[in-house]
Amino acid sequence: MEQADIVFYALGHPIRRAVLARLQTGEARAGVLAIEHDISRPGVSKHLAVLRRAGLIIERKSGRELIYRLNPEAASEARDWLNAFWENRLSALKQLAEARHEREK
Amino acid sequence: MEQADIVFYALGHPIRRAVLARLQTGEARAGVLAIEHDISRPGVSKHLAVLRRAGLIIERKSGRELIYRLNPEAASEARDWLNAFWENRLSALKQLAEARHEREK
DNA sequence: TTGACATGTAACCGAACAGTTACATAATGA
DNA sequence: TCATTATGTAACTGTTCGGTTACATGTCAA
Repeated sequence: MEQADIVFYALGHPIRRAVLARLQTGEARAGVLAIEHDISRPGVSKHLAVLRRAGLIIERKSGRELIYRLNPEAASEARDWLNAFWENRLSALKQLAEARHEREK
Repeated sequence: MEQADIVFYALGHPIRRAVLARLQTGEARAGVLAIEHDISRPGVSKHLAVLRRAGLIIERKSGRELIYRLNPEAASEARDWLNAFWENRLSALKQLAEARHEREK
């Protein structure tokens, strides 16, 4: 299982992306995230575990609370993949255009 | 169901991303894609349907063959989301750094 | 020390997924 | 016309997922 697989899988669920967007506005406790996204505490806990495994978030312990924030490297893997995909596609299109141009000479 | 949900869901499966990467090298028939990715024809057909619904690929009929290629707009939705995510996070980090700087004056 | 609180893990369940085989549809070419 | 080829759809199935409730762990505060 590649890292990109794990990251894209994590990004595949709307609630998990919503949690990531939420954490852009600042770190938050697990319980707060559960309320904000209308899901049970165990439910959000599982989503948070998925995001953590993907390296998208980091947890910090403060007393009996677990506070989550974005990983500084968050989503860079997926972003790199998509950007590479985008770039390669563009060059592929460019080659196609050139080939067509050559044909029509 | 938002479009971003559909796109990220489509990107969430390794075979579907492999098919996208494959299509960067040029368009291909469904049967060829099945062989190349070691999956049955109906199996690849379902993956292709998912990718098509997400707007990531386009099909073209040539006789009795269906030839698939990347959509010119492929993955732009997901790419935009990730880039926005990235940008927002950077500005959030910037604000954090500024606040810390302010505190330490 | 003890009760309350915050969270994660275990166990469970219905729904969705990803794969298969069998069948339907449509186009080729002999 | 008719057998063949390319593909999609239908029907089915084992597995995974996403959600819940119940329980365990660990920390605070009185």
